[in-house]
Amino acid sequence: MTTIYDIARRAGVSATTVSKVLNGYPDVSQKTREKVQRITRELGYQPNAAARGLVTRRSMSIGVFFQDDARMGFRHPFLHDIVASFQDVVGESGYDLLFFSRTTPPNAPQGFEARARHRGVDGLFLLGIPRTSPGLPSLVRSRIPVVSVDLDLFGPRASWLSSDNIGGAKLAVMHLAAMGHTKIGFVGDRYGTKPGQDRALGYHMALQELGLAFRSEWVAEGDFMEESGEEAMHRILEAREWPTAVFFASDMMAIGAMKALRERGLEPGRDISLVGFDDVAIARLVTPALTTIRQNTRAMGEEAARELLDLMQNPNRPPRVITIPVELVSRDSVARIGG
Amino acid sequence: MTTIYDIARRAGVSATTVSKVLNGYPDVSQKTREKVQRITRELGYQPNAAARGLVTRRSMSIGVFFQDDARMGFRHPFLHDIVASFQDVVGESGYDLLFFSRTTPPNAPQGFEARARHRGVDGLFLLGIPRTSPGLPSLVRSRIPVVSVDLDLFGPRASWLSSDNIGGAKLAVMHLAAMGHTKIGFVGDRYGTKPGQDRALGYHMALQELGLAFRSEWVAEGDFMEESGEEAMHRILEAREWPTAVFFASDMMAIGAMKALRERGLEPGRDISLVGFDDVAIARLVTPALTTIRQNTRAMGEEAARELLDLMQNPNRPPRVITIPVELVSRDSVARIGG
DNA sequence: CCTCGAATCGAAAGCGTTTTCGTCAGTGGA
DNA sequence: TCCACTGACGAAAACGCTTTCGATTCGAGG
Repeated sequence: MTTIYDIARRAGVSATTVSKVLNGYPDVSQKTREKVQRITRELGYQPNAAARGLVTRRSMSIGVFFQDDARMGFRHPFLHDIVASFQDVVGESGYDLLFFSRTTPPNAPQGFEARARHRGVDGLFLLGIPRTSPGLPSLVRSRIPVVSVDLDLFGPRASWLSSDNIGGAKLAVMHLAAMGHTKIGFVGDRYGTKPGQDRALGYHMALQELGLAFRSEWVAEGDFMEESGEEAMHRILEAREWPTAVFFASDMMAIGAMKALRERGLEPGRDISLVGFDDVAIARLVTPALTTIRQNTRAMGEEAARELLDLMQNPNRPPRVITIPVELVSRDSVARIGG
Repeated sequence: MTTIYDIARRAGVSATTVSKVLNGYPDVSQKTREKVQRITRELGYQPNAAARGLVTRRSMSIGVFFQDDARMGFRHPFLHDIVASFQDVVGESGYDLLFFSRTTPPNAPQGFEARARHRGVDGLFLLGIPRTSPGLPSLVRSRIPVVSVDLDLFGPRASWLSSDNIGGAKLAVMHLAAMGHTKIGFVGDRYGTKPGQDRALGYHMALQELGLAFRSEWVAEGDFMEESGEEAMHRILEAREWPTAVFFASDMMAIGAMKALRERGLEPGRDISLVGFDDVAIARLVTPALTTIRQNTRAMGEEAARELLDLMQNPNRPPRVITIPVELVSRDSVARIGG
């Protein structure tokens, strides 16, 4: 490995001067600057990030805790899209992403904070982390800048971000109402995630605003995945009177529900209308193509990145909670009924 | 931040001794060992990875170059699954994953090798990287241990791994033949990826072994994505005589082809049989459920991880090329015909 | 000719570890 | 009593870089 000393020797200057050239300090003459740059290039020199990090106390890397257990299922690609656009933004500022492994050796540091400190990451990005994770309280109390998605974090340097879940849920219900539906069911989330709660809240608010009846037989809970949507639909169909439409807190549950309907000889999108949430890639490929609330994953990743960069740069900037707008994507799974 | 000197002072020993305790050296008495360990715990000490990396010349991190351009489309989750199981294995050995950003600031190091050196990663994992990437030749010539998937790499410390694409393609064709098909088309890959080439090869070999006719009107090319499958199918349907079955180099192209068939009033899986490749999550959800060749993503990730760990540990171990078995998943998109 | 400021450079300390090698006390054997 | 050896520990160098601050030179202004 070539070091700045190698360059210094070849250029007939001190290592200090080389370092100054490499870091754009002004107190270097044009001539030596160019000479050092030339030699740097010739030698294919790469600065050693560890050495630099040791003295600057910055690693130019952002730690990512990404949990995509089975439970997440098809949210999988959803979170990956967010990370991708997040990375595109922070990459432009020179950051790479350090993904912490879920598995660790027995003696290794444990917990968000300890692992972040160990690696010396400059900031943290959290996705798919359950609200009940044990390491969370101590993390948010620390001075490490952190941004999370779909996880409500409260600490001096912890911002969080999610889609407008309440607004999205209202949008879904409003759309159904506009299509003539008055009996509208809901399949929510059994784990008490923040988005799940908000979507349930939006559902209730919309019903209230519209003056529509709330019937507990028409609501059920799942885990965001296909099978649970199927079960939930079956449960709702046990009610004496059926809803004419059901809003699901995730696309995959809506898709599972389609299967349940067909098993009962019902045609999804005609006999019972369905609206999902997320707009996963398959939503437009299933039959009938699923009407859903699209989350803007690109905007989420980019906003999260900008927020974290800002948090890292200004030690005293207070954290924020960021909401990303959603939009209704109308396809074939909602029938117009009545008048 | 607490350092080993803080611990040393509190324990009344030298930093050397603390370091020895932390690294399990034998020449420390039981008494001082326990004392140091206790204080380490009390102070919530975390070793500084940069400082340690500086002297040990190891970072305990593995660099990942992951390219998932639009072209990859639905292979997306496929590659992510591989990374996930890869990470689970290397995580147990204490490694975290450093994902290099696609975007970089203008003055930053460029190319696989330079960026790997800069970060001091202990090894490299490559996914979704095109064979024509400019940095590849210099990378494989370097002494950096690297493992890639679906990319044929040749260098002193470069192993690569892929599914048994040839065998899988043969499997698909054999299955069709067993179901009575003799007129079998193929939709391959236009970009000359290694897997695409191998699947084409397997297709040809199987035809030959079975003594079936090869008709160039029955083969077309796409880019692994849905739309291209649709177009390819249309092109094949322009032949005067139609094949009774088509084998696609990816599930998504097969799914696109379903749309093409329906546009012509044909029923996929009955009028024309389809076999895909990959077994992406949607394959079982489309109608008709897609018969396909399943790639074992878990095995791919785990094998890749073991190979890389081994390569990193033994500087003189020659590289390998690893093939992961595939399996046929028979669903509803292949009709039995003839006798 | 003297002084002063600007421009340019380098010495040295420091970042937090690991690791080599030496020191020293104690122990057992001759 | 002496010697060799073992066990326990620490001094110091090294890893590759950044940054402060002082030194030196040079030209301009007085």
